[in-house]
Amino acid sequence: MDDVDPTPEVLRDAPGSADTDSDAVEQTDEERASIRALRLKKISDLRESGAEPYPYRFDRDRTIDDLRAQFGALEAGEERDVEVAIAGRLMLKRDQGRLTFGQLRDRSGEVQLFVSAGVIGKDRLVEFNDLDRGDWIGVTGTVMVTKKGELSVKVSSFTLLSKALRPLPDKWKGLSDVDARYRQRYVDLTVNSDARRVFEIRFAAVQSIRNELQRRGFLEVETPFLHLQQGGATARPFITHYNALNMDTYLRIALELPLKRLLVGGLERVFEIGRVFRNEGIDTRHNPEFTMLEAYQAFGDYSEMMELTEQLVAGAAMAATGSTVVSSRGVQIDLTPSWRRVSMVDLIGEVVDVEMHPSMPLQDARAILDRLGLSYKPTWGSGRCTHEVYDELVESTVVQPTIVLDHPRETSPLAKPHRNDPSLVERFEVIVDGRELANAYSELNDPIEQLARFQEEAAAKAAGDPEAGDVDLDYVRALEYGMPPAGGLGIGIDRLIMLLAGVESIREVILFPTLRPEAGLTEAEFPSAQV
RNA sequence: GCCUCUGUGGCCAAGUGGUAAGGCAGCGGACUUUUAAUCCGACGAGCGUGGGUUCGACCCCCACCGGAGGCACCA
Repeated sequence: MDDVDPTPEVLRDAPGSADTDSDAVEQTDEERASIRALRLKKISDLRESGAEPYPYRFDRDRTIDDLRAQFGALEAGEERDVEVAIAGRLMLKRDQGRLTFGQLRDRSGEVQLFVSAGVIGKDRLVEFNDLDRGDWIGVTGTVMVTKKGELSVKVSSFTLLSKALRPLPDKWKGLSDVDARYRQRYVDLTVNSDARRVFEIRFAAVQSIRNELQRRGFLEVETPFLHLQQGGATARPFITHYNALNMDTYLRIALELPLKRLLVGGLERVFEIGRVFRNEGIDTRHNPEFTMLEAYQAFGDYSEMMELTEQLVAGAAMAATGSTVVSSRGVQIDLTPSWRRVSMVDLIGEVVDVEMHPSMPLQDARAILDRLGLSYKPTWGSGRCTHEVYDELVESTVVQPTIVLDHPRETSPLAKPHRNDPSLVERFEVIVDGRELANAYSELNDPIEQLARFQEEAAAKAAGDPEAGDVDLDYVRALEYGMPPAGGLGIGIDRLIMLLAGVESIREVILFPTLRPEAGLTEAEFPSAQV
């Protein structure tokens, strides 16, 4: 101990601090205080000394990634007399006495801080050691590499940018409680690199899709979340109330109808990547709010959409993971175009070995379901029965990306009838790893037919089907002005990201998944008085 | 809605009828090239909540709350 006694004022007269053998060392109040109380005290001490624990800004001059790019080639022991200013969260501290190492992280990466009493003085070193893991700080210093070869910033000054009142989770084990991870995503993102990785994949994939569509001349648009009619998909909506107009509105369940109005308006190629809401259950594949891509291209039909889907998905995979081969549940999946294309009836024949077709007599279709051990409802026609076989026995067996085309007309109310077979529609779904990834049609643009289908839906809704939609007369009116022939495509972005990131739960790809209210979080947990 | 699993100090985690291990973080101390730093020391929870059984419950029972998975429902 030379010039400075680092013992805080309150500890100076601590009883028993000299004799550790015989009598039990009595703890001072400060030593016993909670982490929160200690940190509150640090805040008030800082303010008393004229420092601000929550200052307004810090001018950094580069990110940590920039720093590594510029100086990563230095050899062990080298130093550069270049002053840098970086900022981030202090993730680790290793106190060596007259030298402390820190780990500073910003969004781009992490770098070691070399904080030496010989550089900043003993008093400042003590202050640095008073920082807590989790604090945000800005530092300036020069660049060096330790003799173990670790690129470091030799700190010449540091500033607290934001004091953390709560401690970070275990520095090695991190945060594994899934409930806490979803509720406190800010902590999850701070300590779990896997969580950050998933969202980096998400951002890259969405960006890739957006860029590719824009490159192809699609306009990105935004359409209303609040809908006056339920439509565009079969799903139960959320209902909310708009006070000013004193009426209930629906949160959108699909993007389809507004976007196709834009085709009527001549925008030709439009897309939207946006949130939709479905008032349904939560499980590993469903969140009540999720993100859809829908894209519509005039003058094409569903065959254009096949190529587009392949390019969007493969491009997203490449952008997000660097490869078009992904691994899901231990299986390698090759998303490289072109994908297999097979009609639904052919695929059924292949997998289940039965001849089935929506145009077959109903009693024959029922006989097949009976033989396969599948049940059916009296209202189902042959098309629905065919689809049931596909759903129950075929879809889950398809692993590699497959375009399953030409669905039964009966189960596809929004698609255009097949040009060669009136019992089918021009529709395809992309199946990957046993799950639906995309859905596309040649879009129905016949206003007479559209009105009839709306009326059927409205009748079903009136009969108690909460998923059936309303008659959207304005949409029919739009079609009566003429909608160009078009192909349309929908991709569930969340499920695409699940595939690319190799995660099994949709909650892993949504920053703030829907959860029940947290019990027990009350203001009692936020005392601001010390002690 | 049903079934199974699950909830232990800030984080991780053992204990599963006999009165709460351990690790990390935090606190005190040592240490100027560490990197999950190390070493020494002292401290911190009555086990999601509420009931019940028992001489005694974190451990058994019931209900409730939260979470996970599955089924059903749904696409």
